[in-house]
Amino acid sequence: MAIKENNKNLLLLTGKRIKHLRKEQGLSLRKLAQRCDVDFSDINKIEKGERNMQMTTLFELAKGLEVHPRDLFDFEMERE
Amino acid sequence: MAIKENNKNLLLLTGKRIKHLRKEQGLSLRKLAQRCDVDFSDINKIEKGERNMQMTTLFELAKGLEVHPRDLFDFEMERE
DNA sequence: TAATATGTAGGTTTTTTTACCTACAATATT
DNA sequence: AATATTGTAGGTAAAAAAACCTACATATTA
Repeated sequence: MAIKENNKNLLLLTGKRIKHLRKEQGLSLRKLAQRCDVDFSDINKIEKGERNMQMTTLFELAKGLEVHPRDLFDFEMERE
Repeated sequence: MAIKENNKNLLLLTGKRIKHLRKEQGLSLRKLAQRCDVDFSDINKIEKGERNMQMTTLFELAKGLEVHPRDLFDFEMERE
């Protein structure tokens, strides 16, 4: 199924949150990639909301950023 | 790559959380499935931690349960 | 200036999820 | 007692992510 517009937006919000946390720690894509089992080029796509990652990938990123998975969803949602 | 033990545990915790929220609202698997674009038999597997779902599936479930995605991660993590 | 690091983008093969369907035993409802 | 609902489990084809790799233009650093 094609990704719904609403979900695309959520992927983007999540990606931005990940990028924010990464920058906050002064990590480059390659540095973060070393900390978690996700390739740097894939993290890039995730941050841009271009990838519909699986749960384990999300968990790996949370681990690399040393945050609770829920912290990756710390954004407000628009009414629908 | 095979799913790491640590991530399996997180999938299980997330699944239990989803089941809790569903039961709280007195929804059956089939009722929840009607509210979000996820098949009831797949929700069953997700709740049991047997499925490494994608982000959009998570978002659909959050929509069906009428909660913020972060609420699906409302559990404590063990030290590692 | 030369070397290094960075974000970005495109591609490939293998593995996995998705999106169904079906069936069944146990429980609840009529 | 008969019917409907529920959780569970197994299987399928098609679509997608995973797990890499390479290249390049632009900073940044030595």
